[in-house]
Amino acid sequence: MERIIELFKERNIRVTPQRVGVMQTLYPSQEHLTVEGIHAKVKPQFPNISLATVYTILELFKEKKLVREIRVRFDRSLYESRVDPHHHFHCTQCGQTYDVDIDLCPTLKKQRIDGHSINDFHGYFYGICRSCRKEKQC
Amino acid sequence: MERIIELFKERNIRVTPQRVGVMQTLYPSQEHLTVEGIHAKVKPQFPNISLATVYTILELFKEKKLVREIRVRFDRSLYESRVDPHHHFHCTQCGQTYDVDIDLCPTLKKQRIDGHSINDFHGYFYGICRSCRKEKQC
DNA sequence: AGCTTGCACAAGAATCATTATCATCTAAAA
DNA sequence: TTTTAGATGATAATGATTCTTGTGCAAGCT
Ligand SMILES: [Mn+2]
Ligand SMILES: [Mn+2]
Ligand SMILES: [Zn+2]
Ligand SMILES: [Zn+2]
Repeated sequence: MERIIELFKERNIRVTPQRVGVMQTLYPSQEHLTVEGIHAKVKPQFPNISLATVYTILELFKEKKLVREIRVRFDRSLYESRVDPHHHFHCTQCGQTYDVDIDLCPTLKKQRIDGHSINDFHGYFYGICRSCRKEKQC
Repeated sequence: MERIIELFKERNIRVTPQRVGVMQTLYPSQEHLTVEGIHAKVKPQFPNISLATVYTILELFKEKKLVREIRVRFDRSLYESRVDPHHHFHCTQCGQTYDVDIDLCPTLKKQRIDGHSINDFHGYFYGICRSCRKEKQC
């Protein structure tokens, strides 16, 4: 709570209860949430909060580098508060998304590929997660 | 044309003019096209072809591994006929998408990461493409 | 304290990519 | 040629995301 207000002030984000509420659903957890999911999580605290407001707030947070939008799923975006570079694994069975903290070595160090200048790189892995694999073995 | 019919027969895909038309927009070029783009390209040959038909055909081709759907852009899918593993660079200035034929070495060889079993991996690079960079220098 | 101005928010409408429905048509097997 | 499962086109529906607008609050000024 204190930390969140601090983060806002550092970035000149006006502190409002809704913004704090949205940030609390993502920070400091490592969850990857849909907009619907975030909305559902703040609903108890703000019964009237609009879905459009959640979208607007997330857009602001994205610009201010407080959250990251990932598109590991084809159908909708996920949001997370981890903004340091890392990759993602998406289980095609249960739909769960996991962080992948691997250094995909040769590429990240380069600034250029085929003459294109790289600002960002994101690796998406797809497969069956460890939890789903365990269930199968029974 | 002959090659395309051959590809269809190999995979038990019923040969229809519309399917051949859609495949011709992607094969053997290396383009990355939106559904709208594919629809526009086949329109002259099939003035009545429905956008829904293009979606249906692409879905079939995807299942049969004739095309690949990529989601390097957040707003819509792109389709290509290159189905061998490779990655993509997306220019955030002009929106163009390029192939990236780099082996992201350590990860692809592994079958597992953190206990998850990997079936697929895709790297997305974002930045300014060589063509846009040239324009800036003037 | 009252006034002004600019955001922030909620509610709902609008947009736009993608899917689903369904009646009609057709490729290809017999 | 006949038959029939499957393909197509027209259209509606869905669902995520964005836009619009009226209201309300908050900080700065008089
Ligand atoms: Mn993550
Ligand atoms: Mn490609
Ligand atoms: Zn799983
Ligand atoms: Zn470019």
